[in-house]
Amino acid sequence: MKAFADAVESESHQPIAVVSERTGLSQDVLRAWERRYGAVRPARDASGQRQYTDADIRRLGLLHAATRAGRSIGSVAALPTDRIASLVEGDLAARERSAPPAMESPDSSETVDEAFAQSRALDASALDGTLRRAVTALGVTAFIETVAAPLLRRVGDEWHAGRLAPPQEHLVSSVLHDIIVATMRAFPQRNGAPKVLVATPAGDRHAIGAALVGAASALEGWNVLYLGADLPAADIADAAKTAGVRIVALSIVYTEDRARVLGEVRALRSRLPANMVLIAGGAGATSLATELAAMDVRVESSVSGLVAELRRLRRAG
Amino acid sequence: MKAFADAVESESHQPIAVVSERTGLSQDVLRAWERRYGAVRPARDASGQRQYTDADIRRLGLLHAATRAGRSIGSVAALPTDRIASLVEGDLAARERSAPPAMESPDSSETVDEAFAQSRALDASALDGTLRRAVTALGVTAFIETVAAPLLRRVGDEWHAGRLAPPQEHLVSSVLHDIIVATMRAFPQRNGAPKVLVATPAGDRHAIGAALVGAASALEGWNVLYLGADLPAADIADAAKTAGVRIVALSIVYTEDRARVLGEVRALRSRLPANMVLIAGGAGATSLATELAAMDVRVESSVSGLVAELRRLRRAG
DNA sequence: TTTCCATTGACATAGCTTGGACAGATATAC
DNA sequence: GTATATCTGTCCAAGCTATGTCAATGGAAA
Repeated sequence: MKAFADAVESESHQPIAVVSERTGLSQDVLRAWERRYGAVRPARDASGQRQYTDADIRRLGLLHAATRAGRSIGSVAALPTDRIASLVEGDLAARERSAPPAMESPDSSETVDEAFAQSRALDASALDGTLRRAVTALGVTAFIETVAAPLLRRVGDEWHAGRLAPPQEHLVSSVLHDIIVATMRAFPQRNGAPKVLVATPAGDRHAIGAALVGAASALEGWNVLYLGADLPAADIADAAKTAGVRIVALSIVYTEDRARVLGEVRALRSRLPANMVLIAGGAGATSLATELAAMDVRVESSVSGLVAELRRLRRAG
Repeated sequence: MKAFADAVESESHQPIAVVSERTGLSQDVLRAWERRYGAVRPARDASGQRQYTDADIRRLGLLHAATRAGRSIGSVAALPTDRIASLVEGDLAARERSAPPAMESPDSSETVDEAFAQSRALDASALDGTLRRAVTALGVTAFIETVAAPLLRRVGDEWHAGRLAPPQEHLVSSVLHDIIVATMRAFPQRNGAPKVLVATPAGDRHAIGAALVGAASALEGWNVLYLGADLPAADIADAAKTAGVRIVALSIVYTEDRARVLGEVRALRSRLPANMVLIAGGAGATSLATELAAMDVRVESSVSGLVAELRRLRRAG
């Protein structure tokens, strides 16, 4: 059964738009590489459109990586795929060797250590000070990636391992949440900017994901209507319509009760105008990806993916 | 109750309006897909109206997701539903793989362009918003290096070239100064941290350099006593002694009247305790480097050099 | 009547393909 | 060093198909 599925899958052909999306190469480049260097030879369908195989896509991805590493396409396009793979591997290894220092600003890991110690000691005001200083010093993006996310992960790990009590976990969430929300609100609202509503559906009380999304959106230049966690679909829909937002972004972390979450999202979707975009993100959204996609909800697994989607939507007008 | 609802739900046949609502596909598209590709074959009621099952709806939703991902409806409409589901799943997963390195912070050069245009138009509040957003997004360090410095340089150049009037130049300095000072003050003071006094000597009204130094010091973990520009030596000395600072940092930009500046610094040095460190930075300080060094004043040409010196002093205890 | 829906045919445009051209970067020759 | 040639990503025009949308007409039910 599995073998059969694989065989079918390996014969599946992807249109050029999908290949472009997956490889990050423009359609022009895909055609130019084929025409000039015969980089790949996709089959054609009845009307002459290219049908790329998964092997083609992999090969193109490798070629892309090789060119990013500084090689000219002309010099690698004709090589067999496994040769390209080993070249790319070598390039990556070389970069590892030359780049490793510098990158991690020593401040971040120290900050995480410090914040963690303060959480353990339940020293709320010190924790607050540490994190506020970090967000001002690093900026939102770097703060989220190098401080907030690692800290949350660490707290989560320690909590699961039973080395951290609920009060500590709760303190971190709450302080972090307040800081991120404050940061988000510090962004001046722009008059012309489109609006996005950010919330967490009823049944999910993890507000931090929503706050992160809100901050990232504000960073992208959107006017953010942040409603927090655990909100019934009807309320979200009303708020969205009243405020006239263009997008509703949901953060879904909690999925123990999948049916309930799906029900809430479906209810929300049906109450929103069809042209209003609904995006879901977070660990929970990922595990429900197919179901959500089938009800016209866009799914983004990471904050950065969501930001990219926002940028796309904004550009699309 | 729940079971009953489910039973009704699963046997229920939805009219086209509901399906359109749930899938986000227009009624025209629903009919066209059925007519042209046989995407679904809904049963009909007595009067010929379509009766979609939940399976139909799910299938249509998946088809919609597939087309959003760049596939043509013609190429997927005939596939069995689970094949479509796996295609969609693959598309979602692929997007994820290509996204992670994203979350680029907004391009700094764009921000500089925008800020420059707003300065030219003397739009103070817009300029303020742009810069505040940038400082929150990038963090102090990156803001200074990639936005504040380039903007000041550009304004200076244009001003020298006669393409910018004094009001514009003044607006930029003033807005930038206020933002940097506000950022500096936003740093929570630490109890144990050593203090540094930051000011500009009498005769030099360029406060921005001092503000930058103050912000950089706060970032380094110092408690900053920021006094601003154009301060007589006696006042600085009094403040330094009253507050018990360990270091006095001067920003010197203006050097047309070299003798006066040197006199001020000499007066300050003589009023300060010998063990209190006096550091001077800025373009003016560099051009007076020899004289300043001769009177036991340390000279740092750049903000980063000054930061390094602060770190050294702090470590030295 | 009004509203929702079905059918049919037509239409506009979005997306793909081919072939060609162009400009900036890079390499090579002088 | 300069000048010339090549490489390579991007863009354009024209033709074609696939596809979303619209208009007109008519039936059935509230």
